[in-house]
Amino acid sequence: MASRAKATILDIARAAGVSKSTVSLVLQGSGLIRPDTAAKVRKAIEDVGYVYNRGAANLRKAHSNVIGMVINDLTNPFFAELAVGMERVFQSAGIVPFIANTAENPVRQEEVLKSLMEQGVAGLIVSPARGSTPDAFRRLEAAGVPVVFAMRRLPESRIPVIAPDNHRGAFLATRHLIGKGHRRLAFFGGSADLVVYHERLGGFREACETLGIAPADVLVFEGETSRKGGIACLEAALALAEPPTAALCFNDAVAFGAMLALRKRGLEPGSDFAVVGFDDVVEAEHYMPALTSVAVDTPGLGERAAHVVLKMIQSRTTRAEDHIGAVNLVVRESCGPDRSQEVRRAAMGGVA
Amino acid sequence: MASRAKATILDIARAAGVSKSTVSLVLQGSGLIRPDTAAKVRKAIEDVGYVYNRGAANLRKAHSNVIGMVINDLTNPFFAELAVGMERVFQSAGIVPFIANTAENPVRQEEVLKSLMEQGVAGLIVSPARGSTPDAFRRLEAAGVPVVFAMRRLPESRIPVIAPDNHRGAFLATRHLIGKGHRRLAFFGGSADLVVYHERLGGFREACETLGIAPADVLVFEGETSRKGGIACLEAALALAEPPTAALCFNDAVAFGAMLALRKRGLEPGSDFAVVGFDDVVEAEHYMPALTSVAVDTPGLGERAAHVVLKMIQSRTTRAEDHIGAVNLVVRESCGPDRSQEVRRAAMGGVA
DNA sequence: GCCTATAAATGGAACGTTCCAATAAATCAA
DNA sequence: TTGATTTATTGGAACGTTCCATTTATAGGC
Repeated sequence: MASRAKATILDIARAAGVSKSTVSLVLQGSGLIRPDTAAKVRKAIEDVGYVYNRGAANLRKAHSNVIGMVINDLTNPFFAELAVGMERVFQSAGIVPFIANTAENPVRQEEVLKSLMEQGVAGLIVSPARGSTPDAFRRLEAAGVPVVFAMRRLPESRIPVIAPDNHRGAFLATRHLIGKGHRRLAFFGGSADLVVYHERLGGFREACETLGIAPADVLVFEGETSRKGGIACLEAALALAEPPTAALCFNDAVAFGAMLALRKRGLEPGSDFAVVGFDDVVEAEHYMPALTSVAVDTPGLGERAAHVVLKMIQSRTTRAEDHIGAVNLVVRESCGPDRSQEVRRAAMGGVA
Repeated sequence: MASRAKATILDIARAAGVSKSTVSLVLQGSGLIRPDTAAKVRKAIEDVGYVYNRGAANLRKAHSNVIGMVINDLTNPFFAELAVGMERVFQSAGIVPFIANTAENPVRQEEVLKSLMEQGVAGLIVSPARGSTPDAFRRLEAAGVPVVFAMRRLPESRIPVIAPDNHRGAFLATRHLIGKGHRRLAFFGGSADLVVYHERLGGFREACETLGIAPADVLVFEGETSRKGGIACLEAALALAEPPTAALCFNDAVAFGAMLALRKRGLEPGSDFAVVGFDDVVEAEHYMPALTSVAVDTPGLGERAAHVVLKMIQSRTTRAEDHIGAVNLVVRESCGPDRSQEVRRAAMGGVA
């Protein structure tokens, strides 16, 4: 109800006693119109309850100010943190980004991208769904829409990437475990269809190799990148005749799963089996025991991605430099028998 | 680069040797055109790399198929779960919803709503930011845009609400605590500017009253609805000369905070102090100890909200019935000294 | 006062679709 | 064959903006 025919620019022109062009100018904040005329127009807008039709405007302008964020898994707090970082910069640029979730499903991703294109997005930040191919983004490139990948990259794609230094992060974490005296190490979770997996696994392997772990003592367990996957990996590892004593996990969710499974078997994460996570989500420091993890500054990467896409839009290009973010290992309580070296962050700090 | 002038319906008409009207019909899947003509057109679309301009279409149609989900805090897994439920039904309806985050900020919410309206949304699901007034939604109503509130309601607004039975949930939880022998009870977190707060607190109070707790023994601590808030509430409570022995928390985040603070003081949640949460997010069962919480079927409520808004759009109305979802208490390990009655859900079940 | 320069406001065409009314083509009845 | 009916296709006028080229008002200089 009350759905009277929507007011247009013409209605408010009539109400204010000016021409539609004048109204349009006012709407765009042009300095060309006299302040009192502008005021008159603005009042009419208010009175009539006019709402701007961006679709009509874009028809003429061919440059919308819509930016889309395509996220592969919104329920993973890690990606929610990423989204929050991006929003921060978009908000201060006065633009409202639209978030869409692909739920790690390439088919859904295709739908989402199509819909966003039809909507005429000016630019896109995408954390691609697992198993998506460069093909899915061909269309975007053809249309000249600026796209940046966040956190994940695709094999052989020319789209710029904003991601942490996965290789180095994994290397640091592994070196730490070895430094604690562990000699038989596992890598938990992830699967080969993710480029990130190879990067992290690569860092793990390099550390093992250069620091003198025998090839037979480096164990790799693929699995889901979730708590569930972590549980499964741990079970598999402990079923071995000669189980590992420490694990680097693909991400924090996997690490949480592994710790859970340890507890269920009556083992204490940290002293009985060392666990290191990756990403350092806010829960990591609140877990029991607090999780040692590779911090990647997720919101910071989100901000960076937002800046890059903004700049790409502005300079009408579809290319940009990759950005590899610095990482650092945050040592807490979940690894190594040596409990004297605990590092604690203030318990109040983690509520974003 | 490659940003050649975008192909329009006319270009593909030319390429296929038909009229633009025919192309339009094909695009809409009209059965009026001969199958071989349609095929010809579709091929041209593919060849040219045409992308549909929904803005232009909406100009004519005045009925977009865009639905917006306005969420007050995306980093709270609870709301992410809600969003996931909604997405499920939208996906099967073939529509891509756009999510926008207000970060619990009424000003940002205003921007978001404005932007969504300008985009010509067909309908909206909103979990309003704390402290937002019905005024913020007046404009939507005037424009005849169907809106439903999810999880939260506004005082004196005629917009339909999909929410759990907060009063009953709080009542059940409180009764459980009293049944465990607790005689001095606290309510932790939340603040009076949230209708939900009054509902939950109301249930708590009613249970205390009808089950014979002396008014002097019911303690209320307002606070942030986050882990941080829970920590603060617990500190305040234990600072009392005669502290409570159990607390019902506004939500699970507050409960996690409270448990954290207990641990930090060397107290064991469950045996030394009983804690009950609200919402039953997936982490609740994975916490140490597993959190007793009021389950509200968040994704289910999301689905329901999506269905309602879809029906409203279809029947061109802006009114609908409220829906109050059933709740039930999931008893785990975080409350009462009686540890023999643990209820455990399968550890594998929680990964959405 | 007149001419010029500047400032402010305006009409009209275009943007890419949809949809109605109209035409063209195919089918059928006689 | 012709006319009537059905089936496919099409031109043209909208939809609500923007922006260019104009027009009109205002001010300055002499």
